[in-house]
Parts: sequence; C-alpha cells; structure tokens
Amino acid sequence: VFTYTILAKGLCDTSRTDRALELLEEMRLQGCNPNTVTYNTVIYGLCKFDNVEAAEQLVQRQMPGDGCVPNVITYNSLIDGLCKVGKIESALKILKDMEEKLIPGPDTTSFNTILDAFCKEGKLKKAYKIMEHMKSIGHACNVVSYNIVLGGLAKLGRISEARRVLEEMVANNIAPNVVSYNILVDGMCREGMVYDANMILKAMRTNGIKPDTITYSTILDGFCKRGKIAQARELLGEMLREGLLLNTVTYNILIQSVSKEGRISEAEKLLQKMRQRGLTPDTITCNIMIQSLCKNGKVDKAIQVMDSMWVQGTDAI
RNA sequence: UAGCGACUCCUAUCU
Repeated sequence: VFTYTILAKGLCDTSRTDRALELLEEMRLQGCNPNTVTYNTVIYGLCKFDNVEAAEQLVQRQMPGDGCVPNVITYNSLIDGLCKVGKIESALKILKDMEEKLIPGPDTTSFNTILDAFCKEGKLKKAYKIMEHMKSIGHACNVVSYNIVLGGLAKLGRISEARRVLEEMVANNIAPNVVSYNILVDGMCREGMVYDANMILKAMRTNGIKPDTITYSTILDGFCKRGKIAQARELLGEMLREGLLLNTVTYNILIQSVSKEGRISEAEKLLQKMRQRGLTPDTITCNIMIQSLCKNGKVDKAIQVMDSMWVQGTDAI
C-alpha cells in the first residue's frame, strides 16, 4: 500500500489524476486495497486540479467500498478544494457538519482554510467572525490563522490594522514567525512604505527572528522599483553578510532593476552569475530579459537571448 | 518505545 500511495502522489503531483484514479482500480485488482491515506492523496490531487466533484465522488462512492473512513484530512482537502473553486458556502456546510456531527471534529486547519478563502476575497469581516467563532467554541487560533488575516489586511493596504493584529498575536502568546513579518513587510512595500519595511527588518532581529531571503528580496524589490539603488545595494550587502544566498527570485529582481536602467550588459552578467551558482532562469527571468531588450528596440538581440536560454537551459518551457 | 506513505493553511520577482 505504501508503494502504491507514493506512486499515486507522484501521479497527482504531475497533475495526472486520471492515472491516479486508474491506479486505485489496479490496486483493488491486485488485492491491495487503497486505504484512507491513499484516498486522501488522490482526493487532494483532484482538489488541487479543480476537480472537487470527482473528489466528492471518491469519498461517497469508493471509500466505503474499501472500508475506508474519511478523516479530518479528507474533509480539509475537500474544504480547500471547494474554496479554491469559489464554493465557500459548500465548504462552510462541511465545516458545520464536522462541528455538529463530529464526523471527525474540525481542527485548526479546517478553520484556517475557510479563513484563507475569506481573506483572499477581501472579506475580512467574515474572517474576523470565523476567528471569534473559534474563540467562542474554545478552538485556539495558531500562527497560521493570524498570518492568513495579516495577509488579507496587507493585500488591502490596511497596514496600521495589520500592525495591530501583530500586536494582538503577541498579546495572545502566539509568537509571530518569519512569515508574519514577511507579510507585513510586503504590504508596506506595496504601499510605498519601504523605509518602514526596512525598520521592521531591524525589529525582527531584535525580536530574535532571522530575516530570510524572502524578507530581503521583498524590500530589495521595494527599493529597486522606486529607483533607490544605493539603498538596494546596501541591503544586498547586508543580506550577503548574513550568509543568505540569492535565489532565482532575488536575481530576477536585480535583473529587472538593471534592465530598467537600460543596462543590458549588466543584466546579462547577472544572468551568467545566476547560472554559475547553479540556479536556473525561469519564465519570469526570460520575460524580464526579453521585455527590456524589446523596449530598447533590440528585438534581434531578444531573439538571440531567447535562443541561448533554450540552449543553456531554463525552467520556462 | 524510535526509523518508510497522505494530507490539511500563510509571504517575495515579469506579463
């Protein structure tokens, strides 16, 4: 069963969910019936592939036949799948069922999934309501719950409110993590508050949270987008001194920055460095390079770059 | 009593 489940996951991860469904059939023929974990794997895959109906069919039709009982994870996957296709109402129904019938009872993840759905739609009032509901039934929020809400606020540019939520976390003895801070920093940068973001970075250190590549990349991008090259350089130096490595996204930010200034050769140098460090340019790298060349009227050069990308390898297919 | 499978939620870069 283990082996088959791993295989099922492999198929699902490569979006070949139809093959995964066939695999379930094959397992039964081999007398090696899938268990709940196997089902969860496939259900999760179907949900990620926006095929919630098929996932629900599995739960209702096939699982009982194999004597499998859906667990929290099964339902959480369904809830997530429903939310991602915009059917929050149906998702709420499942959650309610779980609460009332305790088929299994919901866990924090169940609530978080719904929270995330509301926050992604900018419906913070509903999100707050869910949080209150959780509290009223004695279900604790965790870091992720708060991070989801922080993300919702940050995306709406409600920075001061986000700051308050962060303080509330601390007051509730839920320690903010790197992600919490990164969300806040990102929101600030989008609102043009790059310097405030830089302050947060310093505050992180004093709070014992190590800023990571994402923290630095976010602020770097903020500086670059506003032409604050000197500050960007300084930050980059800081980042390297901390022993952090640049990843593809960081390079993309830098390449875009120098490209905007029309420094094409500089961009190419960065691209080379990137490869030397074993990083593969992705779709975004290609787009940045090609766009900047075309804007400078160097269409031929753009085609040349595209070809070389192809030859030297890229994740952009 | 430890070591293998699921899964469940959050953050950065182009268009």
